[in-house]
Amino acid sequence: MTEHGRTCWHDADRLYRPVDPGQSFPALEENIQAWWKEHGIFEKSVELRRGRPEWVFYEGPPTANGRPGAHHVLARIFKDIYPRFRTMRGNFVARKAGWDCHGLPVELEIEKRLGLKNKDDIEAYGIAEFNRLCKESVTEYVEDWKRMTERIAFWIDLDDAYWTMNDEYIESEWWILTEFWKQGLLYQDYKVVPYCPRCGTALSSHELAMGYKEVTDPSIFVRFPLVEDGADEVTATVGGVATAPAPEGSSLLVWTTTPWTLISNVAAAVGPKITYARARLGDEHLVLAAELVEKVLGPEAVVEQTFPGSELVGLRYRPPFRFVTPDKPAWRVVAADFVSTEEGTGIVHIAPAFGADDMAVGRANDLPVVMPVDSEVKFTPEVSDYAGTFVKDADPHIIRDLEAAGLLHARQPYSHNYPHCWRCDTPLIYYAKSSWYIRTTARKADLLASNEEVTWHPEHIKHGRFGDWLENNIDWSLSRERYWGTPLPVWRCAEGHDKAVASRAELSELSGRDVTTMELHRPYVDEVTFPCPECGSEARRVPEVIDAWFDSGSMPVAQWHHPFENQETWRKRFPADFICEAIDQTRGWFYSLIAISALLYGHSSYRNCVCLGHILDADGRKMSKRLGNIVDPWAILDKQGADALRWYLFTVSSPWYARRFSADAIDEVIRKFTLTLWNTYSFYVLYANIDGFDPRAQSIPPADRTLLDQWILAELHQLIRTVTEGLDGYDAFSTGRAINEFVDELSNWYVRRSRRRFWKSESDADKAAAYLTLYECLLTVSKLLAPYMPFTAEELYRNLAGERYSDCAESVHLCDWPDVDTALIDEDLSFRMGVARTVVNLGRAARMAGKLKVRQPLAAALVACDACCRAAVESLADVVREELNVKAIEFVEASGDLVSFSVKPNYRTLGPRFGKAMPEVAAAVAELDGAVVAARVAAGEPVEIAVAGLPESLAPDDLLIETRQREGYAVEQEGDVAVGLSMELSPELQREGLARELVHHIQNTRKAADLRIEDRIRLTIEGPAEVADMLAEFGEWVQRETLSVSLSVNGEAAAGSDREQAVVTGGAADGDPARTEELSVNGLPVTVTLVKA
RNA sequence: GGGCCUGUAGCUCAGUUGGUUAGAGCGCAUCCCUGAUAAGGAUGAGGUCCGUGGUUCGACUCCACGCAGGCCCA
Repeated sequence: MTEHGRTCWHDADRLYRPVDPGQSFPALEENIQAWWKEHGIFEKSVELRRGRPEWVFYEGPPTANGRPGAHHVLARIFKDIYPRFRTMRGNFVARKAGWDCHGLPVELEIEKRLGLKNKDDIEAYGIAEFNRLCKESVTEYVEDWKRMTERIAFWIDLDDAYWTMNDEYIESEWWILTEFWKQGLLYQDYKVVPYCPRCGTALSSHELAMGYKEVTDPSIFVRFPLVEDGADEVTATVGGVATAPAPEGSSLLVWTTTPWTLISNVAAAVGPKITYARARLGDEHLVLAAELVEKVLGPEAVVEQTFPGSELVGLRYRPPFRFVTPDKPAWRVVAADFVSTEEGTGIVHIAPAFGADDMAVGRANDLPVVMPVDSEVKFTPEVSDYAGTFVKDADPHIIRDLEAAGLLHARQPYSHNYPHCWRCDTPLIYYAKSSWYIRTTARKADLLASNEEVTWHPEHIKHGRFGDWLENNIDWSLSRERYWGTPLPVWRCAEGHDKAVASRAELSELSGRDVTTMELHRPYVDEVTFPCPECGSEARRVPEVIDAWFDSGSMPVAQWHHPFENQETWRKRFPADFICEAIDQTRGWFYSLIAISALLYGHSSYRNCVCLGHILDADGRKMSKRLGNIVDPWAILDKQGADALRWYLFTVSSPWYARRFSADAIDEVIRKFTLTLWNTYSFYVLYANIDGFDPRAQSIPPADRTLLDQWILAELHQLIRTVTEGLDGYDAFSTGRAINEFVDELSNWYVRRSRRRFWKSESDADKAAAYLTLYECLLTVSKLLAPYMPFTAEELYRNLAGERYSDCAESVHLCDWPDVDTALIDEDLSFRMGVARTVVNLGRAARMAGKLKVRQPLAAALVACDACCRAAVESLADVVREELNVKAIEFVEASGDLVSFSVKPNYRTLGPRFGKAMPEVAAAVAELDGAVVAARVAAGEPVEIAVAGLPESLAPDDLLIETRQREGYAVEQEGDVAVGLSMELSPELQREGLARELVHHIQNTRKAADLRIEDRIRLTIEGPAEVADMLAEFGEWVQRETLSVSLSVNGEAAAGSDREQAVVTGGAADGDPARTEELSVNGLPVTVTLVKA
């Protein structure tokens, strides 16, 4: 025994580090971060599993030319949690980082910085220096990214990152492209792009979106006279403007907002399913969509005939202009699905060089491409009448000439949203440019098959967004006429022979100079030439660089410099088990990865893809640099901490959907989860230190512990199972919520219910069982929590085990994932505890309703419920009794005084049986006597009713019994359980209530006197006779509860107190602090004085 | 304009194969508890489950068409 009457478990060396209930979490995290670094914990966690089965993670490379925002944190923590989990499960999970380096955004930033306006400026400035600056800017924010990555504990090897701009990386891409080239998958063709005539450059879709403006353009309705089959009139005349149609013929009526493109017209498109009409207006016949006749031609027009668009297909017409001789048959009607009748005439003029739809129609119908426009978007000399004129400036002349030729039916100004150059505000022109493509459409079956190999999270992406995208696959537009990118490795000679080069070695061999150490960027590669292997004339590299998406999609191969190096590593790390990005990557990285690997190997490069929704700002808008609504992660990391941010993002809502971000909600996370866990942990440490408890010194099998212990252990192991299975299925969300729920149960039920076991004086087996149980729960939770909240988990683990035991891993992240002990899972016990908690909640509510203080003991709680629940409550009667502070629990019969019953039909079972007669059944059931039915149902007997005059028998399952409270009782009910409290207070109960009230006040006084929990006191009480009487009976109990070594009541030493010490009343001895409080206890004036013993 | 996703309490979000009285947290109001205490608990108010049709005995749930937002594409 110690001087304080505690069994000695004490061993000063075994004390836990004290836990600060007001711990600053960001500070804690910084400390742990430093400790990890110092001890190389991340590296150890990876190395520990070397040789074990690999679980492969691919990092989708971020672009580091901007500061990371809170939305970047989202993807990075999801990329972190599953590799951590797999590592703890025993897999070797290498974490190679990556950086995306190339692309137009990088160039634009440098252009802006240098004040360059267009490509001519860049070339005048010098490509070498320009690219050098691009390269520099790529690394500009890498430090910021590293800092953020480390701070949020995204464990990835940043020192071994792949960089898409490295020569080795580029060389691997050259190899891939040459493989495609060999398969005939790489080709050059025309593509229509938005083009700024002033800047002389095409714009990306991103830039396009920045410059839409409402403008008014001239729109015109033009006649295309139809010609008879066999007439050679169509091609007979070359050059100049056509003539008006013969009066007896019909004309297609065509509408356009870009008159200048009529010069290049080669076809007219109709919707095959749209109904067209031949309408007479005056003495001319016009063909257009039937439903637009009145709108376009006015009420005087007479419809002569209607027919589907498909009947028009193949008809030939006389084109409005014939400056250029097409190299293929032209000027006929073709079918196109995009034709609509929302505006215009339902007949669309087709100029493949000047519209994406037009180009597609042209390809589908083998139409010629007429391109009489130069790079400054002026008409070429062929177009004699308008040669040298900027196309848009030619519009008025063209309209005038059409009118003169009798081809113009009408004109009207047209307002629409039209893209403008975001830099110089010039209206953009859609313009066919030559471009390189990968023929992905040729391998569509492989793409679709590869998609089948992927498990998508969420599932709908597979055959939804992503599957649809693959189904509607178009060839990959690969080339960019830019500077800062992977150079397309194709060399072309004057004869037009192309040669793809797969490596630096091959290029050295071809060129006869050693280029193996040359930087594989422009302008250096452009300077390398070689004699064409076919004809011997000089071959020069084509000017294009490639799409940066090809860079990132090549990473499964290029990150290893495969096939030039690391063959074995590549083989082991292909494909990835897991990748993760936000949903906008379906057309980005997810696609480029699968496209490249499907074409290369016929397989997907990833097996599981977690596809996250975006984080939106408080107004539901996407976070973007442009909107300026990016949340700075540091504001949160410095104030609330990384774990809180992580937990919030994992558990706030389903990660697949777009979610609004709120810093306030993170405070809630800290309050509801972090602090609850922290308090529980600090509770354990506080008491275990007082008792010097060492879990290693005790061994009590769960079967020998209390029911409450067994219950929380059952919940714990159920939790391990839930979390393990959930994380196996990439569900961090519901598993996180399950942990949250467990911690809440641990804190607000297990610890609360067990509190007395911890702070009682005797160190017996019961106390040890409580300590052991709580210890096991906390230690296991620290492991389950490690992938979610790596810092907090580490702190718990290290104090509870890592720092104490040499046979424990030093870090939680080096631990094995906990195993489920199915023997400890006890669903029956879980159910029973659930019932007991329901009864307790109802009882508490009843107390509230009856205005009875919880400290006032009551004679009995009456519980009305079925046999099953009754057994549950009986088995946990101690818990329920104590929690409700009642002397006894009594059960009442179903027909008892506590409740009445109402009966409802079970729609789920009866609906299918009775169908339309259900309302009648419900009415019949409502007529039944509740008490009688309840008794029969409880006895498992059927109940008879009449439906449509026929007798029907209802099984107990077919009926739902509800209890209703009866007047005059403090009763609460939920479902089929009701609890009533007896409200009569005997003098004994009143005295006990008074005793508990007094203890409550003394405890508050102790606390006010700043006494430690384990401090002993001498207690002096003065008060009326009721108090003295009560103390005669409860004095010893009061002393025990308040750790009083002596008790003096109204000047008399109480029985059981140390007489010598008790003589000292109302004052301090030996300078010990004394505290005197005048209290009102249950309305009685009581003076309490306590002195530290 | 097309495809996919989302729309549930003031806010952030759950809601299993269609089934009875739609839930949680926060916030608000009232109250309780108190040696885990800058915590904890209870109760209450608060819902046209985006709208309109349809299928069904029965729809937040399934279908169609709208509306709004997000993403991607045109």
